[in-house]
Amino acid sequence: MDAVDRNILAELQMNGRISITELASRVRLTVSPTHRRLRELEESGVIRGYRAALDPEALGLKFEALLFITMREANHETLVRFEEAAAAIPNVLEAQRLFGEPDYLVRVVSEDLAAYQRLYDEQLTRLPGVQRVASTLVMKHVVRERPLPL
Amino acid sequence: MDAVDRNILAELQMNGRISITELASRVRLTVSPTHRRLRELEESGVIRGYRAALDPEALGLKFEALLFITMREANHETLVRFEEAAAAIPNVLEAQRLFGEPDYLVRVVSEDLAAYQRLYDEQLTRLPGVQRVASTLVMKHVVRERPLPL
DNA sequence: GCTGAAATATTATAAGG
DNA sequence: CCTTATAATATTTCAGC
Repeated sequence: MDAVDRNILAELQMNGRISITELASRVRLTVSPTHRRLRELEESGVIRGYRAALDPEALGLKFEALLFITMREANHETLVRFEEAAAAIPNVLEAQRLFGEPDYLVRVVSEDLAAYQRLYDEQLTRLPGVQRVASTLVMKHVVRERPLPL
Repeated sequence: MDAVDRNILAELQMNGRISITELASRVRLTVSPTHRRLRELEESGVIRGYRAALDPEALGLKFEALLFITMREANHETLVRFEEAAAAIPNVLEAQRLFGEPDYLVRVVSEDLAAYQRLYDEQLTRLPGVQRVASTLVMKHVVRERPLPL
């Protein structure tokens, strides 16, 4: 992992679909070493994959909410059950276990308010082991999909 | 935006760097219409771009924290100043303005506890307009980088 | 809107310093 | 660890249905 590798990673965080030819010219190297470096970054796991970044609004997903979840108990089985149930809901884009309270932060998207209400009543508030759900809507993305600092 | 387009989007959310040839075979179409559809999805803005997904741990970024920020005032100028200052910190990966309290959720990464402490004392707590910062560490990612539900 | 095909460009590998 | 060279693939465009 030298400066060239970091350069490659920076380019691919901005545009993950440029050709190796283009990538090579941006990092000022010929194609073969660029290719070799890229394979090594992929195989070592530094690059976990490539994702198309979609626009949720353009797909009709206009509602984004955050849920702050406090669990009734914090034993292993309760947490595993909750995590599996949360992961099974497609609208759940992200979920993290936190230190302290609340126990979890969960991010969800939905089409509109009506869809969110249904999701909330029928699925989110019924997740197993939950004591309390506090939720808030996202008004605006101030910083989004920022590349990792290298 | 028909079923084939949604299929294309689903594939590219999983692997954003597959060739059009491979993509075409996965969506059971020949190359040229796949190519045309992809271009249209890109040009219409449904696909905002492609990103390499990096492993923060592999890059030595082992600390991830969430900051819940309450502002002293909520007038336009105060908020703009805060948002620009937050966006200028490379460790800030994500920031959102919320309805209600707190006003902002900010996600940051850093190398380790010492680096986080410095970041917190020297930059995060000094963001302009802030009344209160509550922060918590991320223990574990339960759901990460989930594709959007199509 | 799709198919098939042709010209151009890229990828992946190997030989050699 | 790089450069150059080469064969195999892929991209991009277009004529025709």
